[in-house]
Amino acid sequence: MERELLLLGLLRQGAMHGYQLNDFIERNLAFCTDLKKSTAYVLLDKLQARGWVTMQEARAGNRPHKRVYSLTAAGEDAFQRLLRENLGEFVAAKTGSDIGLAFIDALPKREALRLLNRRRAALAEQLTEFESAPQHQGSYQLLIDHQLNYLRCELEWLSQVIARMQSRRVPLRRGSARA
Amino acid sequence: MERELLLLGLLRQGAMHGYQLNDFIERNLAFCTDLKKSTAYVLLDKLQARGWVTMQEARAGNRPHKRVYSLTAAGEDAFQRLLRENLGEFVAAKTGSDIGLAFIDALPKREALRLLNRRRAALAEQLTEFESAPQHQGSYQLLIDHQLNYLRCELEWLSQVIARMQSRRVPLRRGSARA
DNA sequence: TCTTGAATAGTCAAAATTGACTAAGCGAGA
DNA sequence: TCTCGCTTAGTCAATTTTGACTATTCAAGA
Repeated sequence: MERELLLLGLLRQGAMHGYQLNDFIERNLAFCTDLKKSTAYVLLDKLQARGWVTMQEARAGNRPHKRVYSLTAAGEDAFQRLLRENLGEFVAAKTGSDIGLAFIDALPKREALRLLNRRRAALAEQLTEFESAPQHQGSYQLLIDHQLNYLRCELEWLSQVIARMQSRRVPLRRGSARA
Repeated sequence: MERELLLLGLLRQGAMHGYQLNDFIERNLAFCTDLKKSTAYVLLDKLQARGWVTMQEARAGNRPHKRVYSLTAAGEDAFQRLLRENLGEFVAAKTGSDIGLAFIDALPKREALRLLNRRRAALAEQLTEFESAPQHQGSYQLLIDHQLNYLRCELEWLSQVIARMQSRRVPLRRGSARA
């Protein structure tokens, strides 16, 4: 799911062929996803089958097949849906679960804020639940302490992001702020 | 790898049958691993094949097969090795990568400290690398900011854990601290 | 001109993982 | 005693993921 979102989000910024996609991910996003080349191709096939991307074989010079993928209108819809899903939930410590943050500019500020608030609520609930869980006997203390620390840090960070976003003037599209 | 460590670590505390293992994980460790029942059985088979655990069908009452797994000496060796590997490295934000923390008491304090220090060094290096990476253009700022926050929180937590562990008297086995 | 290595673009068999399914024993209440 | 639901214990076909492999083009240096 996060992987679909990632591919759609990248293609959204312009058509790309497989190599470019994979190369970009490897260079810039390896820290937050473990999507592999071969997995990416499988996913791209699946996205095509769903009509979310189209592919055409481009023959530049006399190179062999070079597959250029681009987002369809349906793909854009799917992207919008997946992005909202992703931003509105919180999944603890799973590689790739934060991919949505990369594409948050795709949303109107008001909605982004609403989703981040929902995410924060989900996170806060997980934290509360975890804090009030019966202390697992003896062992696992360090693990639990670690998880608590992680959840708390996430919560604080998210709160800061929300605050920052709220206090900043809405950047108006094509136009300067009125005085 | 973390999953093998998890199963070995659990069996180390006593022989268990499959259901108990899965139930325990689901109840107490779901927050830090996504090991599923069916995966666990496959893994248990593999651990058996390697001679790390043995299984015997116990027939309590006239229940059908109930497979009780227990750790072998080779399994204990493997556990010790895997635990050291796990504790001595840092893998960013991957479910289950912290499992070793649950079993840290299996190590002598001195060695636990050495490994945690190595882990901290690895983490610090990742952070430095990340901080000094060329600022990815424009987008992804939030994602990067998030990762930075995460790495910094981890580093601070780990440092605290190490400090705490260092300052505490070594709990002597069977005996009280000398005055 | 020949060679070598990097960039480009995938393919595929094998391995790992999952969700959905089966099935038996057992205790308690109707 | 019947049956209903919980506990116990897995199995397996289908899906997903991976690592290793293949190929072509092009630029630059020998």
